[in-house]
Amino acid sequence: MNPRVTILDVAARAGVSISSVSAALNGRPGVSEDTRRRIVDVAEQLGWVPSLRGRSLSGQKAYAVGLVLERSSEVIESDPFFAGFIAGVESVLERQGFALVLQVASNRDAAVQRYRQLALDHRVDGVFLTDLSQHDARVRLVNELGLPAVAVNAAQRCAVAAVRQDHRPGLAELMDEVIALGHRRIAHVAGRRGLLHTRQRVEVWRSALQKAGLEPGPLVYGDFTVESGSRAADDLLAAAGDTPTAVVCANDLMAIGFIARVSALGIDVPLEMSVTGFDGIPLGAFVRPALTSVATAPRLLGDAAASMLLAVIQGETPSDVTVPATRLLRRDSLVDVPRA
Amino acid sequence: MNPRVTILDVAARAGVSISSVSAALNGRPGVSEDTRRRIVDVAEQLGWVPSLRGRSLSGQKAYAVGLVLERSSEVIESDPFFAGFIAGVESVLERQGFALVLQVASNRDAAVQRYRQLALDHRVDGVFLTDLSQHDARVRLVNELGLPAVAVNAAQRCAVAAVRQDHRPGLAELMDEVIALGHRRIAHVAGRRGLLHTRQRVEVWRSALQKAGLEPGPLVYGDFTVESGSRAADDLLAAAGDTPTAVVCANDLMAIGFIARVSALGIDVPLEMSVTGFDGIPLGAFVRPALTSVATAPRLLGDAAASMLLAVIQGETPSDVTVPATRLLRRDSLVDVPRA
DNA sequence: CGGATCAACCGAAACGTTTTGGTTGGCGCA
DNA sequence: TGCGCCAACCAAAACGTTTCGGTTGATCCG
Repeated sequence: MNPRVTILDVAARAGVSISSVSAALNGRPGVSEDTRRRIVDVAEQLGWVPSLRGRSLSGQKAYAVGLVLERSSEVIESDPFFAGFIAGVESVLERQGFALVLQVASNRDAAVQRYRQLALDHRVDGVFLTDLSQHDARVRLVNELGLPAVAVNAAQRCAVAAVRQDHRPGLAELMDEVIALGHRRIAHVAGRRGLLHTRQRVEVWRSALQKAGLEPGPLVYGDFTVESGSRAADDLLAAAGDTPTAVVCANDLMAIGFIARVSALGIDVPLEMSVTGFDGIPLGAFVRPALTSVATAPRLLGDAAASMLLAVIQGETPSDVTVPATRLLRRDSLVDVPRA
Repeated sequence: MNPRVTILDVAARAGVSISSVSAALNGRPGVSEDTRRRIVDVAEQLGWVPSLRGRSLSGQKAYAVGLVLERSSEVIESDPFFAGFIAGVESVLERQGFALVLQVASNRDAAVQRYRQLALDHRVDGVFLTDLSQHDARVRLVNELGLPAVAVNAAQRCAVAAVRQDHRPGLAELMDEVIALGHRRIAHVAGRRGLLHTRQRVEVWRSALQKAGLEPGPLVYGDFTVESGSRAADDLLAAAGDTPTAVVCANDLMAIGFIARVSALGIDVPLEMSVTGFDGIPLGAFVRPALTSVATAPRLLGDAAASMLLAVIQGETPSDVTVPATRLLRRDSLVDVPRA
């Protein structure tokens, strides 16, 4: 690699000062149209690209944003959300010359620590916060540090800008369908306890039942993994009272785990028990029975989140955004109530 | 945020020059033990953290490495490899104060472009190259630029340092098992054409058959997606000749798609046809029939790749590494050959 | 005692931008 | 003509490190 061509080279070659070059290439005023064109030409000819490092040091910006994946690596492996989300984020960042710094943490404390480190190093100009729980330590952290942040899918308003996909209409629609099919004992396999996310879905489930004048069915908690779905099946069947005829799971993975377990115990899905998922993972169409679920669009969410974060970084205070709603995927795992 | 505490503050407070502070904190010689301790104390007391930006500009290093995911976002969503790989990479980088810059590209050309941009910006000190194909443009790119790189799971030696997980023994073991169960017509659903990865598996499949004195069965190509597995089923059944009794797929997703399709066509898996996968994704245990597969350990691979890349960045030229072999997962989708 | 050697330390340059606070010279206007 | 104004441009500082080349003063040796 030959020695880097710097702004000085461009300035010398164009016969102007470096300040003019800087102004010209950043579209700032103070350069005549003639000179600007000449400078741009020379820069192009010399193949000059502004040094990110010089620029960062001078401008106090990192030109990067951070995302900490807080998942056990096993959950990440099958989680359909992040890949799409990241793809969306990336497509926006790229256009602005920003990069995405990704970190992985296995638990909440570790994640907070990673965010702190990112901020401390000034490695990023802003961060995404996912899986917000109540009184989240990260919200305080970013506020203390004045670090631009965007909350992704936080269920309720919090002290940072937020972008969300409203899962409630989708789940409500699903619940209506389940009820319309004649089910009366409808259980819920919820996500990790304490996540706003989780609470919200529980509420939709409960209020749909209430609206229909039904008793709230059994409620068990999992943690979004396939295994926890299996465990939930055991918990549910062990619980006192009548076995539910329909089970609404908070995500597809748990639904798959649930179905595997009850099938192994000799219960036929969907003939004896309907089971639904949530997320609409591609695989859902290929398990048997094909999973009735609700499609989400993580990519759109990533798109919106990135645009918003860049806005926050530029000092704006955008209002919260809700991206287009989710869509019901009618497949085979939900049928009408079995005739007793 | 109060004005940043810099190396000058530390130097002033400790009554030394900034060069001594720098030397002291980086463990370079030229400072007495007494002074070093005093400097460290002061730094800690003042809460000084070296500025990544200053350091980057001065040291010509970015303290970051890059990874470009080259997948359609739909494939990424269900690909079990990257999450584990990234977790492994991250755990190593973190300890060294490095960060991972992640980008997403939907095709090969876009990916090359992203790598070029990363290098041009000097945004990273090195990159990972995954899914190497023959005469890969990226290999030339990194060599031209002198950009440190590590090839991940490249099937054959190439001009950059490589870390790999040898899938051959695992697949060979699986093939032996299939043959031992009495199958004689054994098909292969391969991955994307042209990937070294793909070729290698085809070869293992072919040579195992040859060793056993069997005709090579039908071979169809997919692209690692669930859908392509389904299509492969159609292709395979449409092909002339006897229907195979066992089908060895190059990954779990295609196996799942394959099973779904042939089941829909009324063929019972595994009673009428055995199907195997590769990767050992967690979900594999929860589909029906539970998928016989070969477990890989992407996390270990990430670990090794990151260590190696850091070594290359430091100017070493490490020799290639092969991480521990894969493990056969005996489950339900492979049984002995059906009695005709 | 005089010089060489060495550890400890320091000052200044270098990295490549952006930005601030000038300094020009041309022009309009009274 | 003299004044003020403005566009165009420039020099220098600032960002926060690392590193290079010196300068001390003490120690060692003949």
